[in-house]
Amino acid sequence: MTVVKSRREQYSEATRAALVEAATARFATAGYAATGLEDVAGDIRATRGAVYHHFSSKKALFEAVLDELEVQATERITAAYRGAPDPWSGAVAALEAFLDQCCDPVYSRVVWREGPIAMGWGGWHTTEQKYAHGTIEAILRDLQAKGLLAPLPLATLTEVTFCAIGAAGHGLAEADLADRPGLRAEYSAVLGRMIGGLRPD
Amino acid sequence: MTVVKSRREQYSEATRAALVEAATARFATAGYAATGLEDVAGDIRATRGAVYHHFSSKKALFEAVLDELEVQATERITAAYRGAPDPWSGAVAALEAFLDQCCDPVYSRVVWREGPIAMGWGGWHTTEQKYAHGTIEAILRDLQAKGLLAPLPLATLTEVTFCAIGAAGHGLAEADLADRPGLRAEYSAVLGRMIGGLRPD
DNA sequence: CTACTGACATACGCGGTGTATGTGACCGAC
DNA sequence: GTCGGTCACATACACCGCGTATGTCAGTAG
Repeated sequence: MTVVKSRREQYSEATRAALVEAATARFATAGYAATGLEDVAGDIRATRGAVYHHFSSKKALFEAVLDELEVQATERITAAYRGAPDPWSGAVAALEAFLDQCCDPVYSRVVWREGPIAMGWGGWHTTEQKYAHGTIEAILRDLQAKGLLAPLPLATLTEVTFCAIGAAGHGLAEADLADRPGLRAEYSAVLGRMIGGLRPD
Repeated sequence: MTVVKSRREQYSEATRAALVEAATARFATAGYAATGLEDVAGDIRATRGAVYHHFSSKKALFEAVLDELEVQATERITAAYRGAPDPWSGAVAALEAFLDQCCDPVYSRVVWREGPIAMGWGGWHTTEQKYAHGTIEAILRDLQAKGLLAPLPLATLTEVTFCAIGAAGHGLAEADLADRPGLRAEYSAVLGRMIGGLRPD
């Protein structure tokens, strides 16, 4: 199925990938606002022209970065969920996988800190529906269908859960690397208890 | 204690207040990024010079707007808490007061949507420590001291609760005005249940 | 070999922030 | 009351970063 690519296409793809990689690093360290496209292009010894050839805008470049990170993260988290014997322990496993993911400074910073700033809260939230938000909804729907969760409105339930879990994302994004393991355990305890409150009576 | 103000001081104060008011309206409708200082100044038939005389930067103007909104909101919410007979019903009352507050389109939009965008998540969060975040922490500390709350680490507990409650702020900020009462009830149910999960065993 | 397409580089316009400087109204001292 | 100083704003300008229009050259198809 893999189509043979011409040399030009290979070069082009490599350039695009390099831009995404460089942008990821910049956004994760300096942040979205403080990163100029000139910086990103300079990192791979190209110019802003190259950026605008591959991406329609600075925001589009950010979206590419975010997508890349979220696809990988979502894949891991859903794998954790599916690998568990029953839905409840699956939900716990997914939560743990998410918290692990948030200990990655690049993921936590780009997705949870810079995301809403770069794309606006609405745009970011829309994108998240495909990833974290969507994953949570699927899990909660599953639990509810099996009667393991109180019959609360799914959309609102998802929203609150998403933001509560996001607290961990933000919190771990801000913390020093050395403090993260300890913090992670705390978030796990608090979130576990809160989500436990959602079991049917 | 009220010092007599000279006419100039009165004028100046009125101008400043008018700027904050105009900025509040603009930020609440067009958003932070799409609002130019020229627009704000124009609304009160002044120029950007007036803005920069009273505020050191656009961000500083936003902070003034946010402070104004948060001071009023916090006052109402803490009043609701103190007016209740016992800490648990106080916490519930505070939550309800907060949800009411979030149904105000200006509050929800400026504080919860534009805040992190305008000031960066870190700066916004720092400011919030004085208001919503701080209020939550005080309430939780109170509950914990009285043994009404599981002995989880306070800072993390506050952080997660803050973000979970913030979900309502965001959700209501995005929703159509007509849908807000219904949504408000849903958030109340979900949050009530989650926070209920925090009671000691 | 030629004509064309696609991947970039270069150059420019434009909107918006922040800053430096100007101006006129008010205020206190004599 | 007038005069020097100060304060509240207006005006003008510099700068920075995004986006866009245009140019250039290597690679590719026929």
